[in-house]
Amino acid sequence: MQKIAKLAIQSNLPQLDRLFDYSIPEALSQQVSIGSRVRVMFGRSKKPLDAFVVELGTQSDFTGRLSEVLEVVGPEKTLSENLFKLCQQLAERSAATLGDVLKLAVPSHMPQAFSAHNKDHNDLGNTVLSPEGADHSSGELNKPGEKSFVLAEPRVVEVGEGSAVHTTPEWVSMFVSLARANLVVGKSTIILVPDYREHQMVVETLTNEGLLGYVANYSQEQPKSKQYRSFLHALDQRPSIIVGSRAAAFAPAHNLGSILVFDEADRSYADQASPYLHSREVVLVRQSIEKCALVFASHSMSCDMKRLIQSKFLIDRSKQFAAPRVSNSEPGLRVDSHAYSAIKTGLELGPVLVQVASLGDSTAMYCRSCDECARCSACQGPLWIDANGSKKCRWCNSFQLDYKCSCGGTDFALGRAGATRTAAELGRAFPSARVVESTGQSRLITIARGRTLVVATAGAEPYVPGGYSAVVLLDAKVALSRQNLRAQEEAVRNWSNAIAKGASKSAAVLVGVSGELSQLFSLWNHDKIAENEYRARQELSLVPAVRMGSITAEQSMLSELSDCLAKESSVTRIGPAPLEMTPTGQLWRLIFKYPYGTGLELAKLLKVEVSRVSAGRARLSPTGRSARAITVKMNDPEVV
DNA sequence: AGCACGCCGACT
DNA sequence: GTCGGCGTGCTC
Repeated sequence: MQKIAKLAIQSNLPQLDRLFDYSIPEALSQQVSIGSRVRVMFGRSKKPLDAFVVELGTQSDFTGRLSEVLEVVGPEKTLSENLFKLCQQLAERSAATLGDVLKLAVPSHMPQAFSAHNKDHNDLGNTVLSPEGADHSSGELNKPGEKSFVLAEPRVVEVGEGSAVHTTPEWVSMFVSLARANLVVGKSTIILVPDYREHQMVVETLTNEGLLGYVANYSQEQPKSKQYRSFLHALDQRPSIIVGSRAAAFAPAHNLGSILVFDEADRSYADQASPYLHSREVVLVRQSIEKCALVFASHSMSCDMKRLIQSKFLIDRSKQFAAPRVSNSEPGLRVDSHAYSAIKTGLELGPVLVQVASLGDSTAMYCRSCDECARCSACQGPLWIDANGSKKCRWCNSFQLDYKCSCGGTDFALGRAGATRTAAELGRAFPSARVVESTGQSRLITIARGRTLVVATAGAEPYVPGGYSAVVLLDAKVALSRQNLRAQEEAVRNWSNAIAKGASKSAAVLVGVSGELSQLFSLWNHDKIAENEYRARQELSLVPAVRMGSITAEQSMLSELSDCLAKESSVTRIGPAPLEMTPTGQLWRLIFKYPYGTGLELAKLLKVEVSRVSAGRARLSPTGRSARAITVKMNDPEVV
């Protein structure tokens, strides 16, 4: 009897977002199973296409002539049932195609990497170790089905033995001991980290604990072939520890015990490409499918975490610990006496961290004769002075070296100092210290101990073995007053992460903030800070109290979709408002609000309507490449 | 997306 | 007569 395979074609076209039947030739019948990746001829295309076997059978509803599966590529089972389910559910709730999500979950096949892995794997054979000395103190967190939030302790601990001893943040050692406990019972662990630096620390600690053999490195900062090999490593039928960023949330872990996520509110967890998924959402859906444990650990509590805790979806399992010493200094001078003396005493003991709000020399320029803000001649963006002292536009990045004010003035006053000028000023104030600068563009990963003053923008603070002896948060007021709904949440997160890089007995100073927030922050009462913030969001009916998504398209298509959303009583529409200009015309964006409960239904509706409205119409992106005519984000972090 | 099919205008 | 424009439609 003829064998039939139902295939999910790897394509992001909505017209092709369904299963296609292919016949399996006799010669391949042994190799083809559910989850195999196969290559097939599709449509009139001359090149074969990748597809996944989703179902097997002997019957087909298709009346035409079936094509044949050409070959099986990679392991016999590349896509497990659970991962297929995950991709399907994510596609459904984000109004995306299955192909879009599959692209995220499964790296493309590379023959050389595949055969290299098979060779290696055979050599490894029985080298699977049996780990000892597991720490069972965190048993609750690792229990199947448990979903927890943990406020990570802002201190470093010593791990390892003998010459391998080193200091690491407390959350790293917690994650490593959870992973070890999983290994003991033959289970895998997925560890999500926001950034290369955290990735490195986790892998280093795992190495020192003798667990490197289990690590599948899911870092995106390595060649595609390495990524594919990590995927194959995770796919092996033995427990592993998967460490990485967004993509690791899809890793095909064998017998998944727990998913551990550090600092879930970091921007790097939000995917910029379709279907615009956030790792938080991916792991929540994955947990519901795999029934594994899930732990979110962060140094502050985001509104999203607060919401999940309040709705009893997560349990707050934060441990009691001594709060770090944080003092406030009232608004006034930028570097006041309080901050000054903290830096001074700190430097006696070791390196000191100073967090600033912006990079470069100066955040803005003002004409000395007419007090006008200097603006770019091309796009009207504000001018600033970068780390090399050049006048540049903040928006379009063009150089404005011989900029003249409209009044003819050529003499400019500088606005608030950025990292470069702060470093220069502090260098003068503390001549015996080595002053280094770390910003998003030129980032230091770690620095050695010593009398070093590190001036860093938020998120770019290097780690120091043993921690900083003092942490000073300048420009706190600026971070708070950003024109963004998440300004406070983000500011508190950045301050907390900086303070967490301090040594256990370090002093921290928050400069220029007063009132309830600064009180709660010095008490390290993150629960209350998050509660206040979440209540405010509920009152204003903003995320994450409700969901907010966006649709971007040309005006005529957008108004059609807007009319369609108007029929949904649970949806509130905002806009549409014009967005940037493209070579093909003006783009508009509609924002829509909806309650969590209606998300799935709404996504289904939008998917149908979008493919109807956009049928046959493509748009050119600003770079001239063809792009989607309509972009739907079911949960858009940018809109607020 | 590709790619072919198809039904009108300009050319050897 | 036929070469080629890109509108329309399909892909197991």
